[in-house]
Amino acid sequence: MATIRDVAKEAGLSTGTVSKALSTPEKVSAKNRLKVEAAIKKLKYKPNLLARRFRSSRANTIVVMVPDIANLFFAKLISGIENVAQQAGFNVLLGDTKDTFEREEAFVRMVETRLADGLINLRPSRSCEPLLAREGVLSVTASSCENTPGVSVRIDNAAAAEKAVSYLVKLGHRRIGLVTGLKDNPHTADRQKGYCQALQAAGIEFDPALVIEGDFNFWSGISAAEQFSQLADRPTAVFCMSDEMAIAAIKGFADRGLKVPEDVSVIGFDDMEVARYVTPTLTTIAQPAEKIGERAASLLIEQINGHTPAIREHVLPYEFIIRDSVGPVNRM
Amino acid sequence: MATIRDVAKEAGLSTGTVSKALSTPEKVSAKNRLKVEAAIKKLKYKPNLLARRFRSSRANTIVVMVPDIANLFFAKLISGIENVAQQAGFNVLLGDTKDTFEREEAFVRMVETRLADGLINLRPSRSCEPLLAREGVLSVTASSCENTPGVSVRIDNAAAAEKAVSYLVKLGHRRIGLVTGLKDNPHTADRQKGYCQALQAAGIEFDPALVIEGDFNFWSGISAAEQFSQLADRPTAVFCMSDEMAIAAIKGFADRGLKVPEDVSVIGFDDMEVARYVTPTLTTIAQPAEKIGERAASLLIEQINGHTPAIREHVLPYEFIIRDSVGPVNRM
DNA sequence: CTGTTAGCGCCTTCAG
DNA sequence: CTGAAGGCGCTAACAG
Repeated sequence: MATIRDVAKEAGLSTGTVSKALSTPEKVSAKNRLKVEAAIKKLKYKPNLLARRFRSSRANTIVVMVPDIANLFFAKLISGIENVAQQAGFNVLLGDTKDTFEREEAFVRMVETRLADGLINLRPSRSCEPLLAREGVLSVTASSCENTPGVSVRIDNAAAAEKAVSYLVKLGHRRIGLVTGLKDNPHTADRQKGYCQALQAAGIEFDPALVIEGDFNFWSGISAAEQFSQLADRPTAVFCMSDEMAIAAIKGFADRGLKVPEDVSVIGFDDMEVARYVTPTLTTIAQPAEKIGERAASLLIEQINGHTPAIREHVLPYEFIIRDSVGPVNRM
Repeated sequence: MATIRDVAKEAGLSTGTVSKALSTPEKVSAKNRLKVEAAIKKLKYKPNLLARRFRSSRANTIVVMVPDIANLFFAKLISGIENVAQQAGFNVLLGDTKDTFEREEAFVRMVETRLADGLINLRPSRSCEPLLAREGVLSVTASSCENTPGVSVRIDNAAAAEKAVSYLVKLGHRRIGLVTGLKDNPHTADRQKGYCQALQAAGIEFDPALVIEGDFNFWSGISAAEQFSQLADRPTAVFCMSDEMAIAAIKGFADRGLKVPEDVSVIGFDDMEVARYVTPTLTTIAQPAEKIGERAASLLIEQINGHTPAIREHVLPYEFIIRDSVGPVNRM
């Protein structure tokens, strides 16, 4: 591997001049610039960026900590992060934590050991809060929830949920089921709050029998639909905290002979690609995943460059997308 | 930031001894080891891994070049890569190329500039072959196709397609439609070969009218179904080269009043999560995505460690998954 | 504009 | 087992 010294020797110049020719060519005479270029080509010189980083003590890298990379929502978010990072000359190091504390810590340590300049956390969780609070670790939490400490980017989960449920109310529904995410997931709390607010605004009493705890995934949606079907006074509409559960619920209802939206309406959350593919197409809430990623990356890079963001909590607009899985109430 | 020198001073030892205490503690006297540990704790010393990498001229990093990160198949593959990389002490740098040559080159350059030790390519394409062939760039192609140069990992696409089509033949189908991927995608060729082989084995003549070019994505599946529906002698079964197109085709047929599998059978390819969610559930071919990723990572790390893999072309087993979207032929 | 020099933090000789 | 010294490749500071 040719080094800058080899190039200098070949060009008959000093390493300092070659270095300058690379970083600020305009400050080197045209003649010498050409000599350097020729030498570089001849020796196939490639600067050792590992050395450069070491010297500048800047990794030019940000770590993205993601609970599960095989999740479309996170994938889009990451895509947004990449857009901005690339632009700013940063590499993106992907950290799939698989939900283990051990791995979360390993990634935080990468920042502490200077392998990365900062970190974007894609999962607000109690467990990693102390990690992110470690001094010298710059971080941004993306897709956060209310009261996330530090700099964060999110949508207003409560308002989004309220909007969805209000829409059901407007169509005449009064028995509205809720399928939540995992109880200890912070998004669950925010969205449930919105659900309750919508009911209250409509003067509908909260009925615990209509709330079923899920885990955001397919089977819990199926199971919720089964439970709802067996209820004497079953709901005419169901709000699910994820598209995956919503799609599963539609299937679950179908298995019990209930048609969506004729017999029961269903709303999801996330607007995953699939939401457009299923029959009926799914009414849902779209999070601007890519935009959230972009904003998070900007905020992190801003911090890396020594600026403290003026606003700590960034709330981006969500979108309520009406498709075919919701209809007016239509009870016997 | 405390350096190893600060620790040495604090402990009243030399940097060399501290260094040894970190890498090979057993070669340092117990007394001094304790001194070092105390100093580290007191100063909150964290080794500068940037410096370590520079010195060892090993980035301990592999780049994964992916055409589109918002694709479940790739996500799973990456997950497999991460498993192995993490284990071996390597970081995974994600490179979403967004299908541009410019970005592909940027990632290859990372290896040349020593920011990464090697590269895993998740998309076999003519365009990047010369890039990967650059000397000094170690690479593995994952999810490759026949005749991919260099070290590669894949399933036998032709055999998988043949298996799927033979299955349709066995159920009495003789007019079997094919929805391909993009013409210049190498997987398309392999899978079409399998389709033709199956027809030939059954003595069915190849009919170009039954082959429609798609692009692996949703809309091309819809459009293919429409075209098939209008055929005077429409196919009784359709093999699609991706699940997404297959699911779309089912929807497209439904829109034309054709039921799956009663009126027409449909098979997909990939076994994406969705395949289990749609109605009817989708018969398809599963690629061992995670395993492919793991194998690719192992092969790359093997090369980084200076060993040349004995086998260059690794073909992993696929799985044919029978669900509800295929039935026996049932023609008027 | 160019050359010289020093040093980033670490590890690995090589003596002692 | 420990200490001293050198150098990885690069850039920045300073002198010419």
